[in-house]
Amino acid sequence: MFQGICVITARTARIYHWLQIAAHRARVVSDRNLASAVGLSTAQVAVLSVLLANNSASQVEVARELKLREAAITPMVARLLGKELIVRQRDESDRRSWRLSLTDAGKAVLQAAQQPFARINRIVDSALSDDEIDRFAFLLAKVVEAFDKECGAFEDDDTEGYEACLLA
Amino acid sequence: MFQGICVITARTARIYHWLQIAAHRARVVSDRNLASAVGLSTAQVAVLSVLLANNSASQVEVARELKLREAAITPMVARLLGKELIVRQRDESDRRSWRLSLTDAGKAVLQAAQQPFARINRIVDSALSDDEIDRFAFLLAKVVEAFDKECGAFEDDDTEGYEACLLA
DNA sequence: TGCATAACCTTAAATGCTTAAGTATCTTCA
DNA sequence: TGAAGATACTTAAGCATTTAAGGTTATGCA
Repeated sequence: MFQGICVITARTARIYHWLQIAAHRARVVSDRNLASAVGLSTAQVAVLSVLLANNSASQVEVARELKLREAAITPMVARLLGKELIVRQRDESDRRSWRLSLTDAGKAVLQAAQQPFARINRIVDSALSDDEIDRFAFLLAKVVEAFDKECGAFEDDDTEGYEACLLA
Repeated sequence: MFQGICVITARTARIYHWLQIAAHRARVVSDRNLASAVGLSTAQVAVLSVLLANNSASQVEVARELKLREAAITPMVARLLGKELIVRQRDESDRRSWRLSLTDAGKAVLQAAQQPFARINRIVDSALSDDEIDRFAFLLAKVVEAFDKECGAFEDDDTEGYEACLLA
């Protein structure tokens, strides 16, 4: 198979593959749980979580904490505004940027999202021992760091400022 | 922070978060490498890899091996047909399904993709020891299994039939 | 034989993300 | 002070993916 053109060890190959599969699975299951509980996606709830944690934030701040490009935030914000889970107003000290904050409905949604999140976490907790979870987190962080370093195109970082409760 | 509504341990929380970040990082770096080398996405090359490994395949088979929904394959196939990297013909023994196979250009692209893939794998290899890679793969598989079991909505499996060279 | 059911593919609508390029508003410093 | 550059956001185009629903073809069983 792959007559002679395969130079790569199967082991590392599997890493990329399984990393994608695991993340995809986790996201789909989380999305389904959240969709039925609160009618939102995991990504949307993640944005709400950032706003709860910071009280308010600009779009750049949200992007940095979720490690996304700013351009991804514009449509997210539009959707959350449409659902009236957040509000925004111009930052008077910098008229380029918006101050985003939660509405009461937004806070209520976050509350209601606790149960689905607990379920997701329970899946991980039941699959892995405490020790394995530690090691897993360590390995994931190492991989993230390696990719960040390799391709310097992720300017952001300063990761530890924000202590996400759930996933954001 | 999270005044009283946070019941979840920070540890498991971080797992979901880091899993998503790590997978996202890896995918973006891989996509960039492949885009500049062969003008394709990792997902597209993954489909080509499946066809190389199996000589030909139906869309369902591709979906199963990549653990995607069949509906995701239709537009992928359209793009690859458009680039003339694959061809398809009706399976005469089952007129519902297509037999997909690589063109010479498709095979050439896979060859040219070896170098970018080697680079991705080198990033992982340099970040993690052999032992850590083993453990990481083991933990990822455990997490995948846990999510599959929890939410039975991933019918597929029978994973070990296909030994992907790179990532598919 | 024929009908119900299942399997393969497609379509439609939605979401979420990327890059690349553009607009508007600061900031800096010569 | 005023132009060059940086920063915050938006827009456009494209890709990848999910559900949900539908068409066509096989299969199995009464």
